[in-house]
Amino acid sequence: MDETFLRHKMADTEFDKKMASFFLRCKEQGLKVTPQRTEVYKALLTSKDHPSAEVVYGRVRGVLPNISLDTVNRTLIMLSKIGAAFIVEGSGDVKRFDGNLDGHQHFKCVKCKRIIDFRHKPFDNVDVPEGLGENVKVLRMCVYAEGICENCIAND
Amino acid sequence: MDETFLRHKMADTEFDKKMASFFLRCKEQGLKVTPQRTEVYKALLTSKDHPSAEVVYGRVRGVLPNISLDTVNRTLIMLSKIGAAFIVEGSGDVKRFDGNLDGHQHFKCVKCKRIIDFRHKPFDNVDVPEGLGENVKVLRMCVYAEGICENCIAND
DNA sequence: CTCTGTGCAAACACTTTGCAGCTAA
DNA sequence: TTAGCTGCAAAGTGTTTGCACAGAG
Repeated sequence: MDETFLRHKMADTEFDKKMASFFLRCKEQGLKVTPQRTEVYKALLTSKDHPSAEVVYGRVRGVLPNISLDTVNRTLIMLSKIGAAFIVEGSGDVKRFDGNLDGHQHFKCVKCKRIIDFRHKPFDNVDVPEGLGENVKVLRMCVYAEGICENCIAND
Repeated sequence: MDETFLRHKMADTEFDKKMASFFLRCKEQGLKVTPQRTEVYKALLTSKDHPSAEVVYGRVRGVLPNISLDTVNRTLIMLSKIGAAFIVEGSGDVKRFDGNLDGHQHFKCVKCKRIIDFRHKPFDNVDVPEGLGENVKVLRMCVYAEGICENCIAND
């Protein structure tokens, strides 16, 4: 099996901690912990390729062959609502999800749509500028880059 | 007619300059200057609401009743390709376009999808961090904010 | 005159919704 | 037990494509 899309194996304790905090978050919100939700979240946590719903669906079916794409979709959206994941910003393509909440930024290739993480600490917590926060409630500020990735430059 | 979506009228000379540079850009790329393209670009330039293709379509039909949505779509994408406009970044909704190339940032309401411009000069030209630019060609870097707008907070 | 652009229609991909049966708590 | 969740199917929405005709250069 090709596992190049998997994150470097995180320490088991770290993984367990994330799962536990997910269960807790569900309970707080009155959401049931179902095998489907557990597996979708697990799949997202162990993916480093910012998968679309379709891709998560493919992976989870390895464990739960009867899960439906709708459930995956609903679960991913639920995850972003409760703050356990978020939808990667981008210029109008299919939704891509990210379960990694640690500070990092995204570069997206406009040709192949590949998303590459990068990390520039000063971008981790960009301040909400004066004036904006007065009227609206800012939930997320991020720095986003787009362009052409090395593969696409090579295959040109 | 409700014109609240129109930008504060820009100086005619400024407008003419933008149209002229658009025509020039088309010619450079070997693209024909058609009435449809002219009107789509004009509509985008005078809109301040970051319209979707559908919305631009509605506005242009006031001038060219027979234009098709496809043409509007194709033209908007063409405009972003030649650098006369761009697709507003966001988390997986319909494409929204912006013809204003001057430095500014976007806040998007996750509930009503309204996009609000804001301006924080330090964000205008965020540097491409070391390491990222080495392998990929960065075309655009931007700072993006999302949250809940005042209307949606009020109507909660 | 030639070759690109346009309009139409159909295909497509992705999401969302309604509902009946199922299941975690 | 029961409120909430799932799977299925269908409808909806936005986008893309192929092709014949029209029109800009």
